Amino acid sequence: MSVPPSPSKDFIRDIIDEDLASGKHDSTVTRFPPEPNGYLHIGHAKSICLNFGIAEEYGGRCHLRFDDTNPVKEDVEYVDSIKEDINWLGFDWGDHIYFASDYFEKLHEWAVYLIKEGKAYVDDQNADEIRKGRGNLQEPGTNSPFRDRSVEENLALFERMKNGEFGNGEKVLRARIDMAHPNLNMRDPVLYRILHEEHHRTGDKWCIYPMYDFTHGQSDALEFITHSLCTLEFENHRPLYEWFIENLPVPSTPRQIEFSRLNLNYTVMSKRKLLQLVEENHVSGWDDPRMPTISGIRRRGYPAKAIRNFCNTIGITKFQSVNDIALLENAVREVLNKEAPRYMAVLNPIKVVITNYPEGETEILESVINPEDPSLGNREIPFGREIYIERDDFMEDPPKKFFRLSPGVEVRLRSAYWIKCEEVVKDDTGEIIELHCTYDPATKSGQNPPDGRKVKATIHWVSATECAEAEVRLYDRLFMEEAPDKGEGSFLDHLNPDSLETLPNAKLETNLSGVEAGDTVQFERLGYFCADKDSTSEALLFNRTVGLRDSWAKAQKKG
RNA sequence: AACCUCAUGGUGUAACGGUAGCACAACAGAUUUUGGUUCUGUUUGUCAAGGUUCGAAUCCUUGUGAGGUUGCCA
Repeated sequence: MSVPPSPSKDFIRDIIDEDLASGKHDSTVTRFPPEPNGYLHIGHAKSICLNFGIAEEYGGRCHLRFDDTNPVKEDVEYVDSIKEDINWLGFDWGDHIYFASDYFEKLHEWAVYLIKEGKAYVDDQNADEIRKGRGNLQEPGTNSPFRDRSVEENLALFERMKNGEFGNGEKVLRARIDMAHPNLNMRDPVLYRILHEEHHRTGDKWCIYPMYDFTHGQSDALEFITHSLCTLEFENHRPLYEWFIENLPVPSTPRQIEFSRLNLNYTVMSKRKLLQLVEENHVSGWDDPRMPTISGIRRRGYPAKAIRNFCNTIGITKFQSVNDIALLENAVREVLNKEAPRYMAVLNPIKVVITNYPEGETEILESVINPEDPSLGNREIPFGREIYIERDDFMEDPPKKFFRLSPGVEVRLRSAYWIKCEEVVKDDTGEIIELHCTYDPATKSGQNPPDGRKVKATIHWVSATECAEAEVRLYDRLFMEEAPDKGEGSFLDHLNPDSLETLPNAKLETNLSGVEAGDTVQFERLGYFCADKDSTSEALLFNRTVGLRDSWAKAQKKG
């Protein structure tokens, strides 16, 4: 068992420690600031675990704040799913849920303040002209011809913008900073743009909306956020973030700190690409179990605890790393091994007739629910003359290292008896349709035979007369390339055609019919499986969460 | 030859001028009614070159490589 996955110190927590020690702050307030324009994914989970995790560790608090400054893209539908996902991950914002749109009034007031200070002006240039005036990475920008309007004129114009007297894009409010600044974000950034658009919370109250840069830091300050943690792409925005904090009468001075976003191999994370997967039907939806979305992961059966453990193991740095998906899967197995009750299921059944077992007779055998937690006790499994075993567990002509059933060979049936294969029954095409075996009554439930015989393997089975039918979906990684969005061509070129395999004919231990949607269990020797939300008692449906470690499969691959 | 940032085994992450450690992966073995779990062991690393220092992954200089930035997106 690896170290307890409590988060280790990182450079951000070091900064917080210093700020607390120096008396700069006496408590810690963080925030998670999603834009309600899409579904959360595992990358957001990293940020959520960081921000809410710090709040828990330091006895501070973490605000949930929706960064809803662009009504064209945003919708309440996303607000709800984001809240659900955060809750599912196990975090609670208490009363501290906020919306940037709640600050529109204050933000407008501060825009007027900047105008009065001579630090903002209304620009009549269109988007194209502004772009040209900004210069580029090598050359400085040039001042807008409207840069030196009087305070009165700016005030009047901005008021008219707010009153809806202009069309979209006709005018913007810009900060008056420095058109030659080496950081492009400081070259008179746009503060407000005109958008005659209904906002999901403020309705038609506003037709001018503040930009991200003019909103985020001030929202932080209004909420007395101490440490505003964001990803690396905002690094270049920090001087502007600080400029607003310095030049506006804000009630507190938050500090922006950037860290590297989560990257996972064999997957894509950008909202745009995830949307494309959904819209072009490469997956069944946002919550397709192959998607790296929180809802997809949940449907796949990954426990929230495993996600949190994973996030605590990967660390927080400024280095743009790519994490191995194996680490995530390890976290999932670690939790599920401890928590998932065990059952038997046969995915590709082949019938076995135990010829020396009395016809018409059945008996009840016991098996442990979870060997990791014996206090859970046992379950009862019916056994009889006809059973199903896994097709993969029989080979007519086995290689040397194959320990399972083959002609003349004896194996143990888990929690039942030893059986020996006596006869292989085939149809006209040569397909094996049935195995005839004999069993040894002296080997019941783990007993060893008195003559000292040994058996090399234990295989799983299900009673053929008393079992449940189910469809089982086997998921594999969605992409075959480690970095699907690198290199030429579309990331879609690297889609794994075998990422979903459907097995319609699985046979389950009857105890499984009581499992509820969302429950994750272990199918012994196969892996962890989660009852899908569409599963009903009439039509059971299971998703494979993750397979067990399989050293046999690994050995085979090596040849 | 713009500005900002980053660089430690295969992957990720520690070490805050003083023995380069941990997790995952890989490999080998032990245990095991799951080829699971658990346990033990092994392999592999400070981007390069200079400098400061008794001592450098750590500080300084230069170079190399990678990423971000030219939305009225966030």
